[in-house]
Amino acid sequence: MENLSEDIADLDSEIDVVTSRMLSEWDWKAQERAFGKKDLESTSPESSFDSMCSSPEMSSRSRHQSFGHFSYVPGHSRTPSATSQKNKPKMSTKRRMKASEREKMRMRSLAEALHQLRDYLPPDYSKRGQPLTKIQTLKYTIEYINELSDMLNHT
DNA sequence: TAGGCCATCTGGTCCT
DNA sequence: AGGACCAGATGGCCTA
Repeated sequence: MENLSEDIADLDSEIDVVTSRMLSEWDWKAQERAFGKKDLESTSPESSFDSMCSSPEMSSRSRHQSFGHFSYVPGHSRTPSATSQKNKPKMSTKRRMKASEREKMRMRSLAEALHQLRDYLPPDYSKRGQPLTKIQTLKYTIEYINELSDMLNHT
């Protein structure tokens, strides 16, 4: 029981380390471990060709509906009025692709951090032996930390 | 087959 | 100007 506070401190610092590491650097080796070669290929800088295949010009245009001369990206309900959009110059294709790559990396590091966080939860949390979803991971983590805090407070 | 989860793309907004 | 973050949409995969 006395180890509890150490455990919490450990967990805390580990989470810190993990998140800061994931956010500050992009370790391709780790990526290979986490996502496998196929994904890696698709994320290496040169392979931004993959993202090209899945990028605005190549795939997204085919994946998302394309209506004639303009590309309709459904669901941009937040898009302001047509007038205000007219005033705003569109991002260049090159810049858009770069932004997409960054966003992809960002979301992957987030997913990786969640995977690692999942490892700190006791196995009881994953019922039926299925891996926890992202949301479950976050919710159970909160639950777990609360439990640990309660235990600490009652010692 | 429907529904859940996930990865990805994208435009908007805020910040440096 | 460009990067980071956010939220909506879409399509693929998987499971009940």
